[in-house]
Amino acid sequence: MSKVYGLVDCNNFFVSCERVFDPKLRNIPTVVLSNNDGCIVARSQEAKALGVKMGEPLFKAKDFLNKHNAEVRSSNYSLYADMSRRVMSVLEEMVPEIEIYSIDEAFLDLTSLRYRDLTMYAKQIKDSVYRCTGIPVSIGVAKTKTLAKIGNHIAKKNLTLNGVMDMNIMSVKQIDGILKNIPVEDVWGIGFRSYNKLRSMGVESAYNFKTLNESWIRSQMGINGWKVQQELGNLDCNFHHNDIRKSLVVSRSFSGYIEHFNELSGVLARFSHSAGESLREEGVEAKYLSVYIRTNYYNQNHKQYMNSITVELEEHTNSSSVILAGVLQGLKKIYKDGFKYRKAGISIFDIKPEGYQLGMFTNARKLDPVFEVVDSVNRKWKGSIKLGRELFSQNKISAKELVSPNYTSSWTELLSVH
DNA sequence: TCTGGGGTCCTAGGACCC
DNA sequence: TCTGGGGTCCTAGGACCC
Repeated sequence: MSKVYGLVDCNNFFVSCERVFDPKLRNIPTVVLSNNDGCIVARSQEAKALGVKMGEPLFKAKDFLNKHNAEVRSSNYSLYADMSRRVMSVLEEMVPEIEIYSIDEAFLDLTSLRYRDLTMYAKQIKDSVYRCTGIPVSIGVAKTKTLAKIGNHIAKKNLTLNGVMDMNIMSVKQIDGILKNIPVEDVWGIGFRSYNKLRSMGVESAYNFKTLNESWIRSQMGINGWKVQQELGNLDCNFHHNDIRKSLVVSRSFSGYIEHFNELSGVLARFSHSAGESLREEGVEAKYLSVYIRTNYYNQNHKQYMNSITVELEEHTNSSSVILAGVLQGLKKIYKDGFKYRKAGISIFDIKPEGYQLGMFTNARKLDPVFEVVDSVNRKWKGSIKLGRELFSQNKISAKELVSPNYTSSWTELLSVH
């Protein structure tokens, strides 16, 4: 039996979160910045209309934004994560199964509700999310995820649709009519490289792509290109399905340069602590990690160096200090004096549920009482307990000047009403 | 040393996504 | 001067084996 998917996507999510708590941003062009206030990563509709580009560095856009009286905010990820949880829990209440795809997107499995008027029901879902969280969303409904994404795209652009586009009730002919008006580069899964190839062959619309020779696609764009084509033809490949997490990355650019081992190790200690925290929160542990460091590749005058290394830990763990020990072991091997380091990161993989590999001589789940305490204290008073080495980091990460308060996740920053 | 096909495993890098 | 961070999956090619 064929499935029916809904794709819920929050409109301009980070900006919408800021607007929930600061209504004066409504109707004003607003952008949200990346870490270190480097790039623009979210734009309100008004900012998009002005031509502000995704990923544009702030220093290039600053004058333009000032001229148009745009509002600028640093990113506040704990606020966005919290708002995301609220949106997802509303969805969970209204649909038997949801698959969270990213911080601002989720697939709904609407198969068991297919005898209802799904256009109507999707509108109810949209309204409930807005009523309960203040976040506007759009919903695309279709028999494949790729088409649901296209439906979502149309629902966002065409205001007369009231935020919902239902392609499940359409015939193949009607769908083809729509695909003829979708530029091929707007199709989910067709990126920059493929687009260049396709354009040079005269493929311009999603419909052109759908009718392209299958074996050419298979050889030039691999299995995923083929799946995109199938899904445009209403054949479900359950594409973009992700179940449990396979890796975890913590990385940052610095607000200045780091030129000494100790300071770099301090930054990596902060990353190790944060990675351990995430693993413990999710009840998982990992056995491998890799460390990487790099200089600033935008600055041609600096000597360039980058390197990374993978380290195997003795056993699966989620202890921040064991992770840090592994990270330092790796860092010692790749660190070189005489460079201006700009960015570093760690990634953790081979992730398994906690206690998955109980040693032959252990008969209970390993608990690290130290980190249980550390976590519970830090949940209340954010960042108050650190690993010793974190003190070497000298605040070279996360320089945020324009950040909004943690309205929902910190008792001291609750919204006050006068 | 050459001849030759066939298989697995691993890794780096490519491509794409939000 | 100032240029994000966090993910997944696939593929080609090398190393090694029979």
